[in-house]
Amino acid sequence: MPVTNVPAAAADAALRDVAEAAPAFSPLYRQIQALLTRSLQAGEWRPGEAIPSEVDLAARFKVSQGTVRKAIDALADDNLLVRRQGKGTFVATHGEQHIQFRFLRLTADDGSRTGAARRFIDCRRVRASAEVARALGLRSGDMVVQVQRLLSFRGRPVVFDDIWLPGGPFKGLTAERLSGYEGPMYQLFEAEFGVRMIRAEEKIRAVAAEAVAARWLEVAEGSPLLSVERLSLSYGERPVEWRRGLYDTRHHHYRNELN
Amino acid sequence: MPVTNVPAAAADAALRDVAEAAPAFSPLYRQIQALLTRSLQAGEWRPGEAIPSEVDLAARFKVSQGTVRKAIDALADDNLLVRRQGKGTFVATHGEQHIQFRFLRLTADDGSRTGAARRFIDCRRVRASAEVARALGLRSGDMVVQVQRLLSFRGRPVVFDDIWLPGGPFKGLTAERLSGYEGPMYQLFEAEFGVRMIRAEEKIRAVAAEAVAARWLEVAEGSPLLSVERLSLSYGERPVEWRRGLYDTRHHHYRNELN
DNA sequence: GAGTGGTCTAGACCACTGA
DNA sequence: CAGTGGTCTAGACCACTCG
Repeated sequence: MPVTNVPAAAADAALRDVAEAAPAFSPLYRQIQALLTRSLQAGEWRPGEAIPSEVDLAARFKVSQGTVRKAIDALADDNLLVRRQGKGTFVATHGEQHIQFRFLRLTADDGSRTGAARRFIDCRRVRASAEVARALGLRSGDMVVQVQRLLSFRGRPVVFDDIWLPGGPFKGLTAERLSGYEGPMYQLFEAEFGVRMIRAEEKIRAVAAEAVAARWLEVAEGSPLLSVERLSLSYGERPVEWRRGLYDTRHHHYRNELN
Repeated sequence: MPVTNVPAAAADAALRDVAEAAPAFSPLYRQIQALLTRSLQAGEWRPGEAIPSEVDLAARFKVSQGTVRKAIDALADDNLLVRRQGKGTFVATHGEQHIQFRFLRLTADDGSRTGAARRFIDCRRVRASAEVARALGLRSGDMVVQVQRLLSFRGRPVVFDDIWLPGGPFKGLTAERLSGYEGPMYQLFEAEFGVRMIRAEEKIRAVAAEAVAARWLEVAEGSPLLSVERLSLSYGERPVEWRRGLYDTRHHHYRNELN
């Protein structure tokens, strides 16, 4: 669909003509937002790079700067882009500090959020169980990468994560590459595998510690643990990660804001 | 501070002259946003009522409609106002359906979110413990209203809430008024006590059920329960509610979105 | 049809960054 | 200094609601 704007009535008629009834009409800045999203998804600009200036984009799309601006505003609100006055607009990265804790909501009871020590326990290719396959939109038995890891704060284990990733996009992921990487895991994913996590949905429960988790977290079997299931989605709502984290919340808590 | 816009350098100088150094400079639309917020807080327009049109407000503040628009956009993003095309802009209410579940993140595992049955167990005026006083910004021993209630889904108790409210604003709150009210509790608060919850912060943990909660939730003592502590804030970040909810998460979960 | 919010434009000027 | 994003304006027209 070209970037054009016509009165809704005319647009409706045109759309009916091509038998495309669903969206009916969307404002110019939405169309441009969609085009920019597609460019991001296609990797036209790498994470951390600057996209063209508002003036350039306005010229490219043949609209006013204000319209481009509104499209970029929307993408910045969605954390896909980051604006920096005087410098430009950049493709967001999972390496930036201010989004470091966007996905890890764990906080110490004293408020400190010191960096966690990571330890990768396991990383192997397995066949997806029915549950994992359903979550990731795969078929039972498809290859997935299973990662197990432990997060520790001040020397004490606090989080035991069980992570499943679709085998296709994550071909070549090994424990060595995970352990050898300095930054956040999601940064490795976007830099090395071209998979960017856009948003996630979490389901949180209280459960009793089973034997394996109890051993890793050094708690008694049956102790209450926070179970955090996460489904991470990439562009176009494509599921690209499913994980279950077990948190020892005796000295930490999951922080949430209701706005 | 009047609604005026001057170059930043001049504004800085003016502000220094009156020894007000903190904010230094804020754009016009921020100033208007602040003025509108103050009007909302003062109750110039009641919840559910329409505020003046953009054109009227532009005339009142002597700015362009676009500037008023940006201020209203920000307030709508914060859920303080609701825009309705063709009708006007309205003061947001806790009675509206689409924000019914903004504060209750509990969802049944099958996805259904049928309305809960409420049962008010207790409502009495007590003296604030040190913990409650600290959370609400009161002094130990100040009067607070303590409410205990049970939420049930399909006849099964799922949530046991312990709620503390500052005694001043909530003078006259009784179990009868709570039980007799049809809509959401927060709607009662805003309609009858002029206290509107703007946002909240939650701390989530897994805990073992103690005797009292175990009895109300009909689970075994020691069972894992989700502990959800909530501090609700009104205009100007003023704390107006502190509660601890204990959730039985065997068939329900706390749903969260990371964006 | 009058009145509301929603989109789009064109242009001016300001604030910030970095060469 | 040039180039970027950020603010503000004035005006046009569209979409929606309701009498």
